[in-house]
Amino acid sequence: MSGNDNNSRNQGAPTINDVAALAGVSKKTVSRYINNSPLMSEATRDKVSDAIKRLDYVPNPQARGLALRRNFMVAMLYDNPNAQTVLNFQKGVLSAINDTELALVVRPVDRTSPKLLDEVEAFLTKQRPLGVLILPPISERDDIVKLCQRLDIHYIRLGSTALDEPARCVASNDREIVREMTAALLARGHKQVGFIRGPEGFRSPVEREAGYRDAFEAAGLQVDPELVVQGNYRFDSGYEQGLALLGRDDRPSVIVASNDEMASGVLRSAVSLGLAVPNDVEVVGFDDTATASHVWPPLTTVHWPTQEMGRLATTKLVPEYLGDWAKQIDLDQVVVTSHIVERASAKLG
Amino acid sequence: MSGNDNNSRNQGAPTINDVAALAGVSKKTVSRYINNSPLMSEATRDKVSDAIKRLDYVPNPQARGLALRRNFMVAMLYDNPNAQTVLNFQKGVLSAINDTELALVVRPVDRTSPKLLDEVEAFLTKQRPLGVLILPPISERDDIVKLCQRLDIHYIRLGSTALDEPARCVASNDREIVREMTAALLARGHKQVGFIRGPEGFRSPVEREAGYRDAFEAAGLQVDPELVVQGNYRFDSGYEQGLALLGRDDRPSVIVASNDEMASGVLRSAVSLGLAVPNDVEVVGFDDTATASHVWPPLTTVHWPTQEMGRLATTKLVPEYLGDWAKQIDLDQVVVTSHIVERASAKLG
DNA sequence: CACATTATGGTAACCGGTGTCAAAATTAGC
DNA sequence: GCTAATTTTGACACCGGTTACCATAATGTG
Repeated sequence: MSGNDNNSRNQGAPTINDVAALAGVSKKTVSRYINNSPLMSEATRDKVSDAIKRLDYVPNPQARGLALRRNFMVAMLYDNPNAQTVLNFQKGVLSAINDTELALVVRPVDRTSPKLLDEVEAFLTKQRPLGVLILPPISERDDIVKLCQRLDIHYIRLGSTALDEPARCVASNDREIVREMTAALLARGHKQVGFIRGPEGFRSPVEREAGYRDAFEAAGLQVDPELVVQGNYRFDSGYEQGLALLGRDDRPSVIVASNDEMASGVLRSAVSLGLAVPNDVEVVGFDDTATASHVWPPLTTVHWPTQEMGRLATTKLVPEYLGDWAKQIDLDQVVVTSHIVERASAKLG
Repeated sequence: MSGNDNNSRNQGAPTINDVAALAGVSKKTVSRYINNSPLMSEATRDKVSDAIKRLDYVPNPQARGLALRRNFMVAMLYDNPNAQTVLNFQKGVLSAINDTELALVVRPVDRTSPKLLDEVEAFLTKQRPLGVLILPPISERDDIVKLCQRLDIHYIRLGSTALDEPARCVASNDREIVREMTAALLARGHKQVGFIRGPEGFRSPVEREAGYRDAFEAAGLQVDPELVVQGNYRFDSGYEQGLALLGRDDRPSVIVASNDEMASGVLRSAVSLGLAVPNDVEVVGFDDTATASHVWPPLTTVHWPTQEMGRLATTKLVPEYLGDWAKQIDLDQVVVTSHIVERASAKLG
């Protein structure tokens, strides 16, 4: 046939021209097949399909992207709060774009860098991804979101509460679930319930604290302001505040930490003070990262549904590129619900 | 000028044509500037540079990639052993490709999936990255490497020991450093040194165990086979084997675990048995992940230089795309050296 | 000052796909 | 059986860059 000798060099992957030549049709027809256009006859469809199989042809996403003025990548922007959490979000994202032509490009940033915004802009203008998933806590930064809007790049903000209009965000129900957990503790008769906040300047600590306060209000009780202390989500702050709270004469009978790392710090502080968990004091955390089950005693905590959030966020970001399953998803759903995991560090039931 | 009315639509980013028009030169000249070709006069260089600045022009990597038959992405292939570790490797990679036109695409895989090889092939043929960084432990799989070779895709294997020719791999000195640590323990007079292996079928556990045995041999001592037990790198196995080892009448005075997770498990088993660390028994780990400093007592461990490995691997993979610093790096260097971190769980000095 | 050489810039074709639109092939209508 | 309506297909220009090759301007030489 005339097709074969037309193949310039057979080094490199076969192109649409090779397929067209082998199938005896024009490249446009092959293109139609790739984009499964309905306007082709069964006969040609088969011819093309055959040629593609014979050549192991895979369309070049760069060329497609250029022609369609699109870049088949989804970007994930994050500041590194916790490796486990980031990877869980990532896992959710990947579960969604698996079996698609999309690639996941990761871009960690440093929240404290003064050039942060410039770096993000450079990244976005260079890569021009289909969209950006902005992970907490930087999802709260309006300057980054404004930047996306200015650059006309799709984005989804993930967070502990709705950070944007429903189509543009995914949230967990932190406030609600902390309220529930605290309520359970109060219901078990705890009078002194300590609380360790997360760092200032972010929403998730605010939400979690609000949940704690909600429970007190619902029970008609007063929060003792001395038992609410400030941490920064890191282990050390949990340790220090644990020492402070548990060193009091009227020490709390249970401490609610805003995340597992701080809860682990509290556990260690209990050891330092010679207190046994959960007998002398109970501890609960938040996140349900691997740490939660690896400390002693394993933490009663809230399972933060990061993976599900990553998946839903991706579905909202690029539904048209995903499999058929994506069509079943309600894109107006914002909240992914957490659940409580009871382990040895505190009794809730 | 004739340049301006030529701008079809100014929606979308400016293109090389816009720059050429504004600078009053041909697009070829702009292209020369971008690829900083030496054959242009200072005058034109300035004109072009000016126009680029005025338009905020950023070359389109897709178009460049298409013309150059290249895809400006680096892929990272990994099976998820430990989130912290993966993210550390990732961080090293990103530190290298920062400020370049390269993007990092991540692709986790499931070691146990029977379709693993097909999935990887689909990924590589679709994305056609510049190269792949293969993280441990799947870096040990020859079938994946063969696949890369067949597809003619550059790769670098990272691991606990050299897994390939020097230009194609980066390694840490696990054996050496475990030997060193074990030797230090023996030197302090420990007679019963327990060892918990990692899972079978991988190199890193073998290397680490070899280091343990090397130390005994160097000291002219016999390894007690009963004190060498099998774990699987996960917390639970550390706990179980810790119970077994520490439950013996002649229990070891120190336990060397092949990673921090298992070492944490051992710590917990000590708690269960009412033994104090480091007074009744000492424990050392390997990896120096966040866990190591968050358990009680914090672990004496080996800092596994994952970040440095990621950076070096990237430098070897795509030196020509990196900054000038990359030219100073010795691309034949294979080993990145670890170091010991002494914390409270065991004394070495 | 004419001519050979070098520096510089422009033109056209191409990378591997896409959209537009008109031509060819099929089907339908009478 | 022939024309009209409808499908199916292909030619061509284009996406935003690249290289190969050629044309021109600037410089050096006899």
